[in-house]
Amino acid sequence: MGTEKKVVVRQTREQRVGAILEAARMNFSERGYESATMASIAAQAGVVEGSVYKYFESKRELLLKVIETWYQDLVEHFARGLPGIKGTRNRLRFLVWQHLANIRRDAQLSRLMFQEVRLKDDYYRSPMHSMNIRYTEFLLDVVREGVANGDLRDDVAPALVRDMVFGAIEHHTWNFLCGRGTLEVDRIADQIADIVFNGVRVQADLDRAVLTDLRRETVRLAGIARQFERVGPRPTAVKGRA
Amino acid sequence: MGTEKKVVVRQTREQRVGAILEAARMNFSERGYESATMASIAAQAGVVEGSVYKYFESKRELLLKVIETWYQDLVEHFARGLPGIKGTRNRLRFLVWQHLANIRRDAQLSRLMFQEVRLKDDYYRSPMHSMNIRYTEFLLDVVREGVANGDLRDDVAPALVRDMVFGAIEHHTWNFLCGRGTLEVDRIADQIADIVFNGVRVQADLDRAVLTDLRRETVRLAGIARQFERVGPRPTAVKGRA
DNA sequence: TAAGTTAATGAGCGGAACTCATCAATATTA
DNA sequence: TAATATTGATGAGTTCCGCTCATTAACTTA
Repeated sequence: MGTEKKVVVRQTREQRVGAILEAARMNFSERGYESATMASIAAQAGVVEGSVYKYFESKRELLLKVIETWYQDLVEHFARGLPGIKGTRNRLRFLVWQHLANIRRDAQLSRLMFQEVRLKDDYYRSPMHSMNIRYTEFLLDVVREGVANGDLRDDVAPALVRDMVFGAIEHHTWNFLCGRGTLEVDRIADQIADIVFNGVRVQADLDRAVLTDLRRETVRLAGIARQFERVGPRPTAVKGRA
Repeated sequence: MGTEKKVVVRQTREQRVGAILEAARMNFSERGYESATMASIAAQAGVVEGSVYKYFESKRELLLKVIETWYQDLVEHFARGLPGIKGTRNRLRFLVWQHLANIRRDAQLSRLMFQEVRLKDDYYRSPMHSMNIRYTEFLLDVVREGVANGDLRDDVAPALVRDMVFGAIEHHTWNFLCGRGTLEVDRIADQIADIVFNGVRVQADLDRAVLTDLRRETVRLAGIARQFERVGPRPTAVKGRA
């Protein structure tokens, strides 16, 4: 029954910061930003509430750090396979697919990003904003390339194409992120890339090729036909002879 | 200084509810949901804080009622001009245009809708969800019509087209809703409708007509050429004769 | 070993959503 | 008209949670 002496083990700054970030990530992911409390994050990290404020200025800064740590990697690895992919359509599809795959893999963090970070006032002042610009720049570049090499029309703003792609993806994935239903990455990637590409491409590459062939063939045949028109059996439908 | 007797004027339920909703709308619009306080809403409505809870269960319910009151009208009037517009492309453009125009007109309430209502867990249980389904159903119908009458491809999910349109619009308008820059309703409506329509329409009506003509002509000429191949001057490139 | 540094504590503050016992203006009834 | 019921209105709490800070004690350095 003696007074228990609590031995406090002091740890390095890095260890504590790591433990707190980890606990914060779990709490925010599972309960959402509002419902998560600093007390429970602190408890899970094995420190007392006040200690958290030694390393992070506020609950919000803690959230931003959690997201930032995750998003950093995401941005760096996004579009890593892009250089190996040729053709505007394929490159476009790849970026759409990868973004969808990222969202499915890190569903809870993606949800926090969309819901708690991107829509708030301090987003534009946070590092997330510039990272997001880098993230979306890949797609912007693919579109600009497509315009430059004649695959895509030059009368659409690349930024609007970007808004369409990312807007469509976020809208579509929201149900999944709320735990309602699944996310068919491949099928949806195909469809979105398909619609967008068709929407902004220079019209009818395939048809044009067929058209060119047909024109060439017609000219050839017409030449042959002309040679024989004077000597052969009179064609039934030829009119206007001089 | 005698004790001032405060005369409390009692009002009807409807008057109070109206005043509180009005005050809430202003507070939420100007300061955002978080920053607005029940105390300031109550003060502006001319009641004490506790009274607000006589008419509304919680701050959140008050927000939902504010948005609901506004959104109700919006849904009812949305697509009012649609029956007078013919052609899938025009009908699509009209809906895009009107949605953009709605957002520009009621910027602050739209922002609340996107930021505080649609992304929260209780959205699906709120009347807003079913109203939103009605709102977006118009576009879904236009797409289904377009598929039915052969304007649009039948291999794209109408729901995905809906996600693209509304996702693109929300993404694009967010800067404007945050007070950064303007919103060019007409130009953006044209571009979005254009991209989406091209993205999902049945390919190239004009080209197909030209193609059909060329095919027919080629077949005719080929027939003529064949008739003369045996008797005329031997073509230079003909091989494989038996 | 003394002094300094800083990790860690936990009691407490402030603000905001929300509750509730009470009052009193109006409506109803005897 | 007087007694009673109803309900609009009050404002002083309560609770919860983010955040602060004076204090303690585990390490480091001289």
